[in-house]
Amino acid sequence: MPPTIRDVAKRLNLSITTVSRALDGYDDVAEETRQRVIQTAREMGYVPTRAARQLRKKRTDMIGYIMPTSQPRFSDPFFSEFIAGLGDEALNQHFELLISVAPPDEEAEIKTYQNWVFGRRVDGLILSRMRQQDWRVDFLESTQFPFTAFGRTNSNHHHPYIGVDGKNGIRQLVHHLVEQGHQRIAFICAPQTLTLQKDRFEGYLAGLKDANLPLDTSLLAEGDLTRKGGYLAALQLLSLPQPPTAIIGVNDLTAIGALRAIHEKGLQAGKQIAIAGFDGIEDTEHTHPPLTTVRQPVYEIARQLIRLLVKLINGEEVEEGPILIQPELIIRNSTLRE
Amino acid sequence: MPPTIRDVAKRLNLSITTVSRALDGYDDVAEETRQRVIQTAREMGYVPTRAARQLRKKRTDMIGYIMPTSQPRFSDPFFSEFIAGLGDEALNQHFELLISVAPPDEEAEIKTYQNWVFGRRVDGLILSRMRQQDWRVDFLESTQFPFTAFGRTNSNHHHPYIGVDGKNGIRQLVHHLVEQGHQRIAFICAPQTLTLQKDRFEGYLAGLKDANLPLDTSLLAEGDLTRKGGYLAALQLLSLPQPPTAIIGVNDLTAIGALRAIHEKGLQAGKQIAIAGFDGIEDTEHTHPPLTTVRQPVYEIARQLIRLLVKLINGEEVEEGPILIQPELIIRNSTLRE
DNA sequence: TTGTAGGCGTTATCAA
DNA sequence: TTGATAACGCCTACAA
Repeated sequence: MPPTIRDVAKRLNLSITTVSRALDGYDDVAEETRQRVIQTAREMGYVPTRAARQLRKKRTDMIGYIMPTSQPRFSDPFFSEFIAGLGDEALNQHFELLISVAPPDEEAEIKTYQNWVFGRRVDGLILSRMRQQDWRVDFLESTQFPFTAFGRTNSNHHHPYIGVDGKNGIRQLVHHLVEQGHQRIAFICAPQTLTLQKDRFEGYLAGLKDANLPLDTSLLAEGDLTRKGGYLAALQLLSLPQPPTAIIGVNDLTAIGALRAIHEKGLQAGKQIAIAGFDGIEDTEHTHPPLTTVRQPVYEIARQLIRLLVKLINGEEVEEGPILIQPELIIRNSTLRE
Repeated sequence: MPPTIRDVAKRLNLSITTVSRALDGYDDVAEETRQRVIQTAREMGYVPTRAARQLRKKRTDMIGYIMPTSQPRFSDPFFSEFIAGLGDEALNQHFELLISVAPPDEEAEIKTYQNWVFGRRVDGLILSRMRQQDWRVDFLESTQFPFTAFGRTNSNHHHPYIGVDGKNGIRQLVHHLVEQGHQRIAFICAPQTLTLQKDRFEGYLAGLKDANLPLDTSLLAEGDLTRKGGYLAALQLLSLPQPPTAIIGVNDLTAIGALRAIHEKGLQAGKQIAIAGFDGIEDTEHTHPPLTTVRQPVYEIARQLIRLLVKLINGEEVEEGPILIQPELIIRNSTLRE
């Protein structure tokens, strides 16, 4: 059994009060006493029991993140970068990160959120992959639970979030493709419930409009943000009677999947057909050919989300208004004819 | 403020005892009472506070894993697969997984382990990347703290671990390379402190011996289990006066890094120089050319480690003796001349 | 079948 | 500057 604060106090012939205060750095304890306490505490290997402290202080010093997928997708570069950012900054702020996994909008997801909030598992939550109608926001606001989100919902909440201007990003991408001479530009979508889909699709529409191109709904396909989804959607697009000359994937993984379909069809990406994604994950540098993408600084955003959340948890003032970040168009060979 | 068990009891005009027992499924509570309790508990959104329960039961229902790296390396396929396995099986066993990160053998690592053990953060720990002299094992054994390990240490402990026969795996790989006509087979090592390095290197030596090949120490290079380390080590090997005709990476990432060096030198992997790794991560299927490797079932091992650990935590009997798994040699084009 | 009461290990209030 | 004591919310002998 590890020693408790009682054991330390007994050894020193002090009260547990004094030990506690000495260790927590209060200034109403004699310096000499403090040194003795710290010394023996270290010797005895005393570490305060987290559960007891949590119970008393009503704080867990933990931040929660529930991955909106059905399986742990740590190998998905988006999530791995996002979580690395969350974890790093959480540590900076003296918090730990608790991670779980739940499929979006299903019973299990609701259960997990309820358990964490009502069971006081964490002091605050990070949300991502926001849905247009997002029950998580409703729930957390109704319980007054601290959270920050990567992306926004459609409702008229004004929850704190950090957003990326996906509309503008894709719009610029379309401009670039048009400049390259493309007229038949396909778009592989994400599930329609997601805000990122709405934003980026609006950018697609706006880009077409800017170029006076009509919307051809046969050039729309639905993916699921995974490589496989992109692959299947691209296969479908490429077997059209009049296939597209350019394909936009709603994210990089989708585009990478589409790239595979392009290869399998014996087409040369870049020269014969353009392909581009969104996110700016590292993999896009190493594909054949390297992939044009719209880069958003996921790691840095994750860290900002934590910093913002910690302020909320501590009840500090937070500057009003959401933060909107402009993504950066990165042009590579996958959209260049030569 | 979320409701406590008191609130529920008050609402029902019952004692908190009865509420607690009804919710925990004891059979000494009237069925009708139980139903009423469950009903109102749900209505009120009551969830037991974890900290209180933990304090009382002296259990956290959490399992800890401290990644032995200086940064979160979720994108490293080895870790992502390992953690996915840990997380999935932990959930099955009604545990949560707490993850942190610390650089091996440094002060911060020691601190983290001590905090988790003495602060009773978790009920048990998973170790990986075992060192030959591993203070973690000494520490956990001396405190009688439950843990299971992926790999073994050199010392004469008999802690519970699951091992993979790396020696035999590499030995077979060497045989295969010799069959392909190679005489100058290089080996890119991991840090010497790691048990996996010792095992696999022994396999290398044994393989050479089987073929009556001498050990040429100029064909040994040191990596750090990363792509970059493998890349740098391979560059060095390839600029030797008498370069190797085959290179073994101590793990797949090392081999993938080496593959890049091979490409940069204008060599054809497979045809002109053989290259192979160890682990069997998915990436090896998608390299150019696909990479020969020695596959170990990381995901399944992770799950077994959790199952074993849960038994230890519950004080159940555990079959004596470590578990040794035979890896599987997977031959692909990177070691085939045609 | 239900209720009373004690304590898990801390921190915080108040008195000495 | 230090100490006694009361919670924090829950589980669990033990009593009723």
